[in-house]
Amino acid sequence: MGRKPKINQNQPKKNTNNSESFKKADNKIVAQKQPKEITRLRGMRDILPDEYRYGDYVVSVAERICRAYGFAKTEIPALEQVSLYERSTGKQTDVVSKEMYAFVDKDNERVALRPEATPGLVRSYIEHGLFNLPAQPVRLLWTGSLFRREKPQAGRYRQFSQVDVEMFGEASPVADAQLITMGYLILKELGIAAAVQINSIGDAADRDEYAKKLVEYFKDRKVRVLLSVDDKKRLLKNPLRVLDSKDEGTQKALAGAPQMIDHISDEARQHFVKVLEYLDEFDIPYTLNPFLVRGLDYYNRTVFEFCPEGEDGSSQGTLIGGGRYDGLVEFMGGRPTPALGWALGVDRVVLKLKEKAPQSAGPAMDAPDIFLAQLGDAAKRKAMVFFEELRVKGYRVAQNFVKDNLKTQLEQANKLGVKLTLILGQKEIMDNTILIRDMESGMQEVFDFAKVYEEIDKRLK
RNA sequence: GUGGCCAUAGUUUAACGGUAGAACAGCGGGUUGUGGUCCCGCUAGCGAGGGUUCAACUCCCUCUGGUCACCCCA
Repeated sequence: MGRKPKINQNQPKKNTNNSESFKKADNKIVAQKQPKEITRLRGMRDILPDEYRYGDYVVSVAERICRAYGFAKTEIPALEQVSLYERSTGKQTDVVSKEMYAFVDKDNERVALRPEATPGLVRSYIEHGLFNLPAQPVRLLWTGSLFRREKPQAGRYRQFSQVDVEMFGEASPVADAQLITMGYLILKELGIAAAVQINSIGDAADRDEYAKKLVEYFKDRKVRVLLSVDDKKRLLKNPLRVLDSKDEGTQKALAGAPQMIDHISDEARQHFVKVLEYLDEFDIPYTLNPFLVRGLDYYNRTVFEFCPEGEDGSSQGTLIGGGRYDGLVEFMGGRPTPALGWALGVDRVVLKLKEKAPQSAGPAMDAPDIFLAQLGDAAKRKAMVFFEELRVKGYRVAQNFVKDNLKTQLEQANKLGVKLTLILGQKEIMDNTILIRDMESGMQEVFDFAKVYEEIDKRLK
């Protein structure tokens, strides 16, 4: 919050305005540039260790569960051709048309920082012929940063992280249900109360047909007057988006509107019913939301969103969002390949995690059990060797060989919350012994150095 | 991108149109090779620029950043 310190390029701290001129070697007077503050760019942030552990924890839980379901970690470029996103995400979408960091590179190529992971993963799938992989369907797992030039807000940065899963080559509704299950399990393990909303938007043809019906419906003066200005625009640009409008008038107007579910093909409906059956089987609670549509062009059939309980989603509350995109691989130049996926917004999940469990045990720092303190040069040398030995044997040990006095070292040991502090000094070196101090009781005893492992094992139990 | 609210040490904050106060953190002490609790000291701040005024951290404007709603999305 608030101001962050600025890095002033000039040494004297107070005199910021010393834009003096100075003489160069050739005696020409050159105006010195105003010292510019170097700060973070808007919507960008540094994630410091204390904060980082939350995201780290979320990612580790998500990745572990995804791996268990057969997904394998993948990396893709942060920079791609602009046309990749224009074609897949959709040239008309806000993500591509307004929010993408796109520029012309030196070799005259239009490139963009990835605003989404799915297009890159689809491109990668096609480009490497992953449909030839022995293990089908192909299950890809990706974690990383994405870039969107939006107006920043809490849980919404211009560089943000997602965990993405994508499954290629599987048309069965089991796949839909499994993916939703994975999302459910991740949030559950993180202790976040979230509910999944689900809908089917049918196939591309159904959508077009339905969109026409919707436009038709709103031609009626009586319902049209209820629409907000925004929604009238939407009706022209992307009629389906009117469905999840937050506007009260629009919601009233929708009361008598044709339902999407009545306008999707029998196949798509069958598929949807199956998905729901499997979810029932897995005992995953869900809410049918006939107004759920998603903003990206490529979705078809099943779409879903996990929102924190008590929040009716659709805003920036969405924790996980995804769906099917059976047509995308072919549209992008690959073979016809059914596919689906979701994305988890790491920053938003972290926000919820901190809300629910500010100091939960999960995202704790790597807490050491032992602190190794040293006094005197000879002891330091021995301690350095000993420390490495402890590390290799798997003990979680902290140290500060840079500080020489014992007081400081014990202070640090205390702050780290270790159970034991081992103390090596001149005396101990001479006697070939070591001190073991129990940090809670403050009791300490001398032990034969040879017995140190035996003793710490006993005490760490 | 549109609109509202906000901006004080590293962090959380107090006050006032008249010299910015605290807590926590950090650093150093309370004699030597012993932490936590306690005591003392030190470091450190009005986001930037302009205006009004004898005087601005305080009032006004602009910018920057944050935040909330909309838009959009994870």
